[in-house]
Amino acid sequence: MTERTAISPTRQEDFPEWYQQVIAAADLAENSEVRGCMIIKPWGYAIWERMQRELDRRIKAAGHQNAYFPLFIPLSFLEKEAEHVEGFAKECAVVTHHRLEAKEGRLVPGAPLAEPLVVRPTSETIIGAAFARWIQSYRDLPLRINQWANVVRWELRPRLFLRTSEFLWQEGHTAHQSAEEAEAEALRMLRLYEGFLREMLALPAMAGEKTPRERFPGAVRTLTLEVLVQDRKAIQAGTSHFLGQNFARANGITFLSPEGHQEHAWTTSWGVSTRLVGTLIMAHSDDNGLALPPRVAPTQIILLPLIRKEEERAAVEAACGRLLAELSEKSYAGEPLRVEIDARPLAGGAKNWEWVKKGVPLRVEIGPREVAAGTLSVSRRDWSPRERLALSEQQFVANVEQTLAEMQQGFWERALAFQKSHTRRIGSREEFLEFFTPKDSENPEIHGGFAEVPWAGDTALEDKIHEEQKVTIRCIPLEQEPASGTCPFSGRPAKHRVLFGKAY
RNA sequence: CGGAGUGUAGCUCAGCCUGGUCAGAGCGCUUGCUUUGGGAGCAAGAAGUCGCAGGUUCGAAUCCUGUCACUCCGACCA
Repeated sequence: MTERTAISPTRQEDFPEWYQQVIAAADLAENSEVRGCMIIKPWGYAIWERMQRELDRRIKAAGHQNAYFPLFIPLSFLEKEAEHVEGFAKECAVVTHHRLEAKEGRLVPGAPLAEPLVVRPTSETIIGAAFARWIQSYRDLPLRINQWANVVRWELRPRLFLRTSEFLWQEGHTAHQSAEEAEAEALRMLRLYEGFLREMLALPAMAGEKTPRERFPGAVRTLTLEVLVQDRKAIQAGTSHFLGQNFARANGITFLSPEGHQEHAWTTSWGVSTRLVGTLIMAHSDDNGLALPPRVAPTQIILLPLIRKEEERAAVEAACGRLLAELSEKSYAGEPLRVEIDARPLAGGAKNWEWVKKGVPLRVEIGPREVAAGTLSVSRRDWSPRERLALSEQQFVANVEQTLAEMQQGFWERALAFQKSHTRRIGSREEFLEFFTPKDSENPEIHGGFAEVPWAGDTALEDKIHEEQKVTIRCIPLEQEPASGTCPFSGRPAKHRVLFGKAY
């Protein structure tokens, strides 16, 4: 039997279209009049705020302070670091004028700027310039700064949340006395992200290092968290860079060491963006719309009063009000429960489906029947939308924390099982080819995943594989067994295992 | 930047080939009644400079020229 799904097409039928439909159905975001720039709607923004709030707490607990740097970066700043220029030049938005003047009924840019300003694609250079002023001595180190900001990278092919010309993010920047300390910091922040993804978003990630081909422009090492989503493509969910002394040299960040030597500081940078919202959608949602792990859900429990006749109203509303009050006393994961009543005069079915599509973990229906029986009809987002459990108010309230914890755990386990079942060890070219080739080339089915391959190749070989197979090395996992086996592409003894995959 | 396509109501689109009862449909919206416990029904209603600018014509959503915008595929993308 095929049940009608709330989202059409389904994931199997057309994943990219499904993704867009989930966003529309859950009312998360929409395209704006400005190409490539999205409008994040209240429900989508609330999810981002949930992430932001928790991440902000963790970053501060790790010893970083928030600050804010300018949106505009002098062109000359960007020119300071050669690789950095090369990496970002093509996607920069540039402000060349100030002042608008009326001409023939139109507004035209008036006064040219002496030096064009680049809208920040990232802030290494302008923060570096500030660091250079702030840091005098080894006593000023380490310096740990974070900022929440928007950045602009002029994208040619935007997709809501995944790749937009403007997006929101957090970027951390630190400076240290030694290479070891800076490297440790980069790794520490990657692990912080990893824990955040695991505990809040129920997303298992492969932690690893980028190959030179995929490295951040100007970085010595780039660390990444790669998440496999339901179409078995990999998405970079967080990144952390050890920048060596490259940006310190470019920006003149020096300090006087205890021995009295003038030295360049060692810096790091790291960030996660609104792309996490897209990752969350693609990892957890189903053919009935968005599905939110309880810890990121802006509303965890929605109460749905069912009122057919006016004379029923008082009793139903009283029951809802009482339940709301009781639940508001409770907490989950150290925070008060987030509960709402949807009192809009809509038909019960329509209202119920709306919250299914929005991904709210628990739905509680209360009508005259429940009032009479002294029960609640409870539905879970991780069950079929039509399933309901009749529970007494007491039972529900007493167990609600545990229920949410179970659901959170369930999201994690499902995602982890998915990642594991689509990660394959591969030892030969043939196997590799088979893994990344759909059975039906006319109408390719969802295929592939992470291919774990012994590797001894270089960038040129990686380029070649990318050209032929459209797959790239997503990362060199940090968790490695001692090198063994032969690289199937170069025939040489492997240096390590790498993960290949299709990338977002 | 290359290839293809699309601009008509808030949204999705039909109409264009063959110019003239072509200003249309569905969804959504408003109002009323009936329904509400499984994504309601009926009735009435509001809503469009047919992307924009020229041209051809008695007459243009429709044909011609130009222009702008967007979408998809490629290239590009920490």
